[in-house]
Amino acid sequence: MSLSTQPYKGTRDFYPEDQRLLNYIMWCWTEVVESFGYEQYNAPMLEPIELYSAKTSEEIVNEQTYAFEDRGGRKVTIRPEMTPSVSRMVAARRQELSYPLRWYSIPNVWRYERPQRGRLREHWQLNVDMFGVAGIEAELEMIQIADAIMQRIGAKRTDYEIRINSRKLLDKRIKASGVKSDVASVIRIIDRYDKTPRDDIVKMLATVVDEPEKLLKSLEQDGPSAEVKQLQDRLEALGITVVTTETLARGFDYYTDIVFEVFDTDPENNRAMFGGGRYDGLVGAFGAEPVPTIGFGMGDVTLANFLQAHKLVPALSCETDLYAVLIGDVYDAAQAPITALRQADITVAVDSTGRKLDKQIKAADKKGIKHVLFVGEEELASGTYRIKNLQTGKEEALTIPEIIKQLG
RNA sequence: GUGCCUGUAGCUUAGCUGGUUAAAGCGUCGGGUUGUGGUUCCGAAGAUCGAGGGUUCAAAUCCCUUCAGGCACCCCA
Repeated sequence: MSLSTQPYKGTRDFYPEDQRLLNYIMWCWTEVVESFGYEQYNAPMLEPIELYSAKTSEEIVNEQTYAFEDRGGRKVTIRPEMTPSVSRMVAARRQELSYPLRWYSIPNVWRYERPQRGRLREHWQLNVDMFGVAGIEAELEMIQIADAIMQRIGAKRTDYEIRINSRKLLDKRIKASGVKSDVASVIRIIDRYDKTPRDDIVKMLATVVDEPEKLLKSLEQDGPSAEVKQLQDRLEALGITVVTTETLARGFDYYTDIVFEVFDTDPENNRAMFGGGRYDGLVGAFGAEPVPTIGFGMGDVTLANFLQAHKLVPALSCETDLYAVLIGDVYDAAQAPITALRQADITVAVDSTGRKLDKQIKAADKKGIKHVLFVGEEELASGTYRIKNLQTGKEEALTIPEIIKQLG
């Protein structure tokens, strides 16, 4: 019986062309968040299970984490998200850190789920968090960053929609309609408002609140809170359109106030791509003084889907500058000029197969390498090498210093 | 975790009312007289038909199980 070549369920192999796209996405993220002054941090991929027990959502911890016992009998979890870890880090140095903290990370996070489009068992997730700003300026910045990332990847404003709401307002309205059990279960139902028929929502709500009709009507008709309205106006002034959505909830229990979501407006891919919000209580949960916090996360899988749906995937080719085609038995002699090129920061791959020239050139072309350098007895003797641009077909004879000057 | 659909060479597919050596295009590799690609011509390699079991004289074609993928639910940083 032979081994399977398939990657483990819900995970991916990144072949060079796949890795290129991931690198592109990560590069877009990094560029944008660093332009806002965010600093990169990291944390272990394994955490004690208790870190998530209290703070994430029950379902995720119980059924959707990779959890196991280590050799010392400790219960550990592969991180399903980054927020608890970063909160722990901040809580640990609560006193010595100088606020506001602007931090980001791009961890690989894991959830034991049934895979489908836009949802695998692992993905790379940008996490952007700001600690120490209680005012609405924090919300403004977060949404600006989310918008800037969408712009950076080439999305048009009509390709996506930013929705905002307030958990506080939602809580208030829910409580006013007579909660039977807990607010969290009501929120989970409201979160489905967009993709479930209204009658079904009413039925589901009836089991958890006294007055489902009244609750829905207040959400549909009473409009946003003054705080949400102010946020909307100030974003508008920055050229960012946001839609107040009173039924927007988000799944996590730890959100305390403003939440937001970026929606794909493409009818083929109509879904929330990513989002975040304010979670002021999390750092305090570690016994430290509470720190006002806001953040969001976005995954590479949903973003890649978005890029494909909107035809925004850039042509990404091999990063190698030069492909050295060897003519005859010159492998050893060719090393000196090639090394000189490499020392000048020109990346060079050598065709060491000894096959015919046309095959060597074809290989370079297929890899997407722009230039081919011919190295044969004549070139080595004269010190001038023919270099050909495979895109234009132009070929010229140059010395090594000339090549360095041209490509460097 | 629940339900439905799908699974043939690296890729896209044909074959599927069961019947000799499973077919094609693309891709890969080689060649078209010893130093030049993206077009073309010729040739080769490459599939125990996702895997396991069953029915049958005979299964890629029927049945069961399992694995993987897709869609919906659940959930959603």
